[in-house]
Formats: sequence, C-alpha cells, structure tokens
Amino acid sequence: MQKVGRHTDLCYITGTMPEGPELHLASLFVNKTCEGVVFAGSVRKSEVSKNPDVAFTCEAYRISAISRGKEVKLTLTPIKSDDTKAEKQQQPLDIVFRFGMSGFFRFTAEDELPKHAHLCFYSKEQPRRVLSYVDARRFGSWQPQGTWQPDRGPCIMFEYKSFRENVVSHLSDRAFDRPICEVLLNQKYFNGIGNYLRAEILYRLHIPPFVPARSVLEGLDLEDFCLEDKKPVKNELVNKKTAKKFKVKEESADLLRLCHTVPLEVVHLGGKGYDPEKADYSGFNAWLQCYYVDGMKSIRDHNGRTMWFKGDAGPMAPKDSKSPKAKKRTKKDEDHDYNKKKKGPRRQSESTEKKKTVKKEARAAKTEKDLPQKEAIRQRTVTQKSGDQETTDNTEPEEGSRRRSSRLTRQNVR
DNA sequence: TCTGTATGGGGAA
DNA sequence: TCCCCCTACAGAT
Repeated sequence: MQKVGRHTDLCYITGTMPEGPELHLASLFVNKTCEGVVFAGSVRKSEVSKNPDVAFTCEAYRISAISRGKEVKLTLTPIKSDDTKAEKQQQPLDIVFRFGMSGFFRFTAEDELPKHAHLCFYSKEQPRRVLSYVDARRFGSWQPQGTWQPDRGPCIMFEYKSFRENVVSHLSDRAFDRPICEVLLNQKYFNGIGNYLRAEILYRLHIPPFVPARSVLEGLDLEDFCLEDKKPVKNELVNKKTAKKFKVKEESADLLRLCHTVPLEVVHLGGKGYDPEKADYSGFNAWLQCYYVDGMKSIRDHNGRTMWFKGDAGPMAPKDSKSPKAKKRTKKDEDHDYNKKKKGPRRQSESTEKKKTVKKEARAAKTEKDLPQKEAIRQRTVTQKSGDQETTDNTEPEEGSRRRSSRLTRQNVR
C-alpha cells in the first residue's frame, strides 16, 4: 500500500507530471480530442496570467499539436472560406508551450471550465466546448508565433540520433563537469528529462547519481549501433575504468539509450491518466521503480532538487548530505530558518521584503473582501460564460478540491 | 494554523 | 549561485 501523501499521488490532483513523455501525451491528447472540431472566435487569456495575449481571431480554425522535449507547439490553422478575401485571411499561428510544474491541456464543456484555466480556445458549435491550458502554479509559459527554444537540445524521444550526437560531440563543455544527475536536467543536452526520469534512468543502470557526468559519458559511441541493429545490448558501453572507479556496474547499458527508451516506456503506458476526469495513475505509479519509492534514498542536489537513488550517492554528492530521511538542507532551507528565527535585517533587500509584504497584505485584504461573495463567486464560476480566471484562480479551495482530496484519501486506502 | 514539499526554468548578481 | 515565480496538498503543532 502506498503511503498517504506519496508524491506521485499528487498528480491525481494536479493533473500530470510534465516531463518529456507528458508533453508528448499532451500533444496526442490535443490531436485526438480536437480532431474534427472547428474552433472560432478569439483566444482568451485569464486576467491573472502574465503570459502574452494571443492575438488570433478567426471565423473557423482547427487545432493540432506536436511536441519536442519539454515543449508543445499548438498550430491554429484557419479553414479557408470563399467569402474571405485573400488578404484578409488569417494566417496560421504557432503557440509554443512549456508546462512548468503543473501545466496540462483539457477539453471540456464551456460551463465546466477547469479552475486555473489560463488560455482558452472555443469551439464554433453550440453549446461551446473549450480546449484550455490549465496551470495551477502558473510556472508554465506560452509564446505566440513561437518556435522551439533555440537553447534546448534535440528531443530525447523523437530526435534520438541528433540528441545523441549533441551530447557525445560536446563532452568538453564545462556543463559536463557536474554530477551526472544534475547534467541530466540540463535541457541544452537532455531536452525532455526531468526529475522522475533522471532517477529512473540512473537507477536502471546502477549509476551513482553524483559521479562526474563526463566519466559516465566518455567512451560512448556517436551512434547507437545496438539500437539500430536491434542486437542485444552489449556491456562495454560504460568505460571499464570509470565503472570501477565510481562503482558503476559494468553491466550498465548505454546511458544515452536509456534517456531515449525509458521516457518512451511512459509514453507507451498511454495517456490513461492524462485527463484528470478519468485520472488513473496506478499504472504510472506501478511503473516507477525508484522515484518516491519506499526504501529508496533521497538527497538534495546542488540546485536543491531531490535526487532519488539506491546505493552509493557518488563522490560529488553534496558534503553535508545525510541519511535518506534527513535530506540535505539547502541554502533555501537555511534562509527560511534564518528568516523565521531572526527579527533583525534579512538577507533579502528591504525593498524586496516590503514588496512581498505589500503583496501579501493585498492578497489578505482581497481574500477578506471576497469572503461574503464566496458563494456568489462559486455560482459564477459554474454558470459564467466567459472564464473569470482571476476570480476563480484566487478563490480558496472549496468543494472541488475537498472532493478531490477525499477521493485521494480513498485512493490511498486501496 | 504553520511548515515543508512538489514534475521547471528565467534572470539578477 | 541564488532568488523568485505560484498553488495546494500532507503532516506537524
């Protein structure tokens, strides 16, 4: 049985775990649900979102999607009509999305617009349906007339050959001075790998997370002959000397290949859990072997992100990292304590602190002001035609989240 | 009610 | 290297 509060169960609430596979599943979701749907009118952004407006209005258009690493591109394609003069015909528009920690797409009836929907595309028919970009934490972003971010490397899943070449031919880059687990999150070389994937990949290969990246990657072939030939995986792909020095087991397969195949496993698990309406993450939870799994160790890496692993941490592990449960305290944690205990001057500049206080007070005031209106707001969020995102976004958790919460509890009891 | 935590990444110093 | 952008949960107090 799973522990209550196991992190991966949170995706039951928040939607997805947006790493490469989920971004790809998102593109499949859009293509599947929007197939044959005609959209119309303008694209609406929530008031609370700081992302750019999408200046696109069209009598009739279609939506399709494609993914690359941790990005998804939506293409809005106008349907040509004879009535419209050529010069007035709206041009196709690409919008590139990054999902941050909590982004995903949903396709719902207009009156069931999800909380935290920040960008909405409306269907032409009545009653209207809406493709919405939902993002509770708002760390995600989109760019109209967007292109794939130039600094991001090739996709680990769908541009395997160039992904591999990009890594192998740049091993002298100082980026590879770092521990392998930290390099795996560098999207310049590993576009699509995120925190759960790095744990799963290194675990499969018995590679201690904090060994120097270069020592693990040195000696890997530019081309993955094994994969091309579909021959059994050979064992010589991790340099023997390196393996001995850092206790990397020699039967380790090729790390770069696993950066390709492990994410594809998740894609092939299917999008069952993709739509929160039919959320079922049991398959994904069962698939995880290391990330947030009981009995595994975890420490914070140098960026304060939790690394899950088994066995040795490796020589570059942060020095004061402790036992599995006593996770390494990051600078962030210390700052937090410092601010909590001291009443004197903080490390943050006064203006920053003041800004935060002002913001906090403003929030508090707003919440207070909203209290008598809560019921009205709730009603509005259900019946309102246009999504009043600012209102819904700042509303305290109500029935919806309580219901989700109780479902979560039930799930945990299973 | 408070604290710690979460799948990512931009940008200032 | 560090702070920051956010919401919403579980568990501790």
